[in-house]
Amino acid sequence: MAVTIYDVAKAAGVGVGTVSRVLNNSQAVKDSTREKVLSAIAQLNYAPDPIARSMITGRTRVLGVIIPFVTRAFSVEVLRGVVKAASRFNYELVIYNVEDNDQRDEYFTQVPMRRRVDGLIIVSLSPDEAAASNFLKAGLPTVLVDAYSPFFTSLVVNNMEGAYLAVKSLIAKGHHRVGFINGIIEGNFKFNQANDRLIGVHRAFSEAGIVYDPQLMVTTEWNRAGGRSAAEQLLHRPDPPTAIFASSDVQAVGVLEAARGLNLHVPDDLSVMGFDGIELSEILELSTVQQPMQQMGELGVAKVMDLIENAKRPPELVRLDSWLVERRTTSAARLHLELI
Amino acid sequence: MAVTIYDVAKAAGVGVGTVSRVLNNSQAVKDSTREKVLSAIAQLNYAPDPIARSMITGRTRVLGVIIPFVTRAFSVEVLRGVVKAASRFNYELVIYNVEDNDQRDEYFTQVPMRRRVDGLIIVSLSPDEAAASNFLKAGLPTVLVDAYSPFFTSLVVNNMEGAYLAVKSLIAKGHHRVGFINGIIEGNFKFNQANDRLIGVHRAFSEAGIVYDPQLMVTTEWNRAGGRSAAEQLLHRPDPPTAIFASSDVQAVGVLEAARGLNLHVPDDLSVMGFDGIELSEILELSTVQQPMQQMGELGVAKVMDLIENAKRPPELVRLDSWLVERRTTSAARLHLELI
DNA sequence: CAAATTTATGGAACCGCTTCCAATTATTCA
DNA sequence: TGAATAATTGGAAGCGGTTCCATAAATTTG
Repeated sequence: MAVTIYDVAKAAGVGVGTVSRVLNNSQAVKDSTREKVLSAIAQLNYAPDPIARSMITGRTRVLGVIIPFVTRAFSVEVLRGVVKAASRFNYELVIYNVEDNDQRDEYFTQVPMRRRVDGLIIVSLSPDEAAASNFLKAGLPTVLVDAYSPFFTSLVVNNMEGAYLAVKSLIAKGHHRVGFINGIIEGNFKFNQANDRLIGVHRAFSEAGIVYDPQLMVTTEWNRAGGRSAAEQLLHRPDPPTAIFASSDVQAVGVLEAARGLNLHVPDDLSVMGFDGIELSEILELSTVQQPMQQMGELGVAKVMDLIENAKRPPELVRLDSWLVERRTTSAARLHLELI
Repeated sequence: MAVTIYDVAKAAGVGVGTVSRVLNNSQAVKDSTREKVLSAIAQLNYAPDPIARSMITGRTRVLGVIIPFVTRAFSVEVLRGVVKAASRFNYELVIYNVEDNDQRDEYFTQVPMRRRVDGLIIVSLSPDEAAASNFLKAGLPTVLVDAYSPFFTSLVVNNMEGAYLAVKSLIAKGHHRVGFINGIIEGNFKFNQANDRLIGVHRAFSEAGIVYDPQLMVTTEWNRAGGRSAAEQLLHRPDPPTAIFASSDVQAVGVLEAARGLNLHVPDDLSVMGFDGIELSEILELSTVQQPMQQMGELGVAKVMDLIENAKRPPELVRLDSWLVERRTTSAARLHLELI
């Protein structure tokens, strides 16, 4: 039915080997022959079948992305970077969307067993040792973005530093009781975003000589509802915080909603700081810790492409900077003004 | 290197045909034999190579999505639905992100020539007749979402009705000068979102017996900056509108920004209505015309799967309803109050 | 119990390409 | 000009499965 390399060979009056050679512009093919083949290809409107090609070369020119796409705004931004970069490399992209742990585990065991993709980018998820060894054994080039594993090149944002900067600025504004809404830790306990941010929070306080009240931290879902309920919990305490630092912008939006519900004015009654720097934060003029999300995606692709070209490269830990973007949801603490 | 069906056959002491049979649980295989094969598979941790499978079956179990993903919030929502549904059908998903017309045309000509995907979903883009015939000739099951072509099953929202409802409600609130920010028409001129919405706007006005001032319509990019500059243009007129209806929520956010810049209070000085109903509209409490975006994505997958199963089905035009969601950015017109 | 069926099974052929080797043709060199 | 060398080229083998056909094993049946 479809036109194959044999049809082209026949039409051009050459052997299939020759056609293949011009297709891959490999070795020397006499110019006159090349012309004949090229015109036969044009005539027949032939395109080589990528499946048959992969069959023999072992390459698919496809990159996989395992990502909690549906559930996180952050993922979308990273994916934007990945998508852009992949097309620059002329690679196709297949998405493995993770909605729950079962799905994650399924992908972690299945993907490396099939040779569907030449390389893999895993976003915001850390394979445990067993899963890691699957990828390693399969020799599948893998890069982690917003996640860490000693077995793979990992691109992480400096979460500790980001949280530190955020809280430090809040303290500088006179906020001595800062609520911290942390995200639920999934997977790898040794190295994760939530832990690191907590450490940053503590560092800022201890540096300021303030003992941090552990009651001021609430761990919750990474979403709006989580942020909202955590904020409500925090704000209903007898001694509520004057500022709340949330682990994601989306949670911070929940905080904003909670504040509105309690008739608290932001930032006069309550300062709110987010984390991520998704587009929404700009629109809402939310102060936040900005992560270079698209860049992380693009760099992830670049790293995995490099791994594909150069099979053996030791895993590498790349730390990207995050930075503070102060907008309209943070201001000096009331208390502070009163003291002056 | 990797374990093949031959290894399994040898280990189980059977022929490859038999292994293939149990893999595809086709025909009858004696239970005892099946057991042997299954245990050999488990032993060797064998998984059939999907590439080799596709080679012979012609099926890839992959769906393609051609979508302006990076550039539109709307696309992300549709994609969410697509991603969910695809995984329900146990299909992989490859994304062809379209950033400009060249890229679109490249995908339109290239994708059907390769048999990488079993089916295709095209979002917010209408292939012209030449492109359509490529898909048709290749026999590639194709479904359009938020786009229309007589050659393919198309899922569209009732844009005319949505715009009509929106403007009608604005008129009912006493807004007789309603600015309309339209999106740039790309591709198919006979049937497109922008045109339909304009018709809806006109219908609402003529029904109210008001002659619509064509100066009140501005066509611009589908993004925030476009909405903002269009709104500024509209609001700087000698007789500015008291309400603005934008063709996308993102544009509406631009309108909100413009209003803020001009110190206009929304909704007291200016009512703003968007279109789409992306999550952002809920957060900003933006009144909007809600489209069932995820549902469109899911239905798109269902339709294309159906096409894959049943090769010959005539193209079908499915119209989904959109509905008005009134939130805080729309209210009665000042003028109206004064008249009372 | 042998013949006729029915059920299981082995394995060659093939999917459309790349690759490698041997054969052919063109070039260079003495 | 003929041998040696280099540049081209044809085409078989093989990638890892599925499928189909022929054969073998198990069941039925008279």
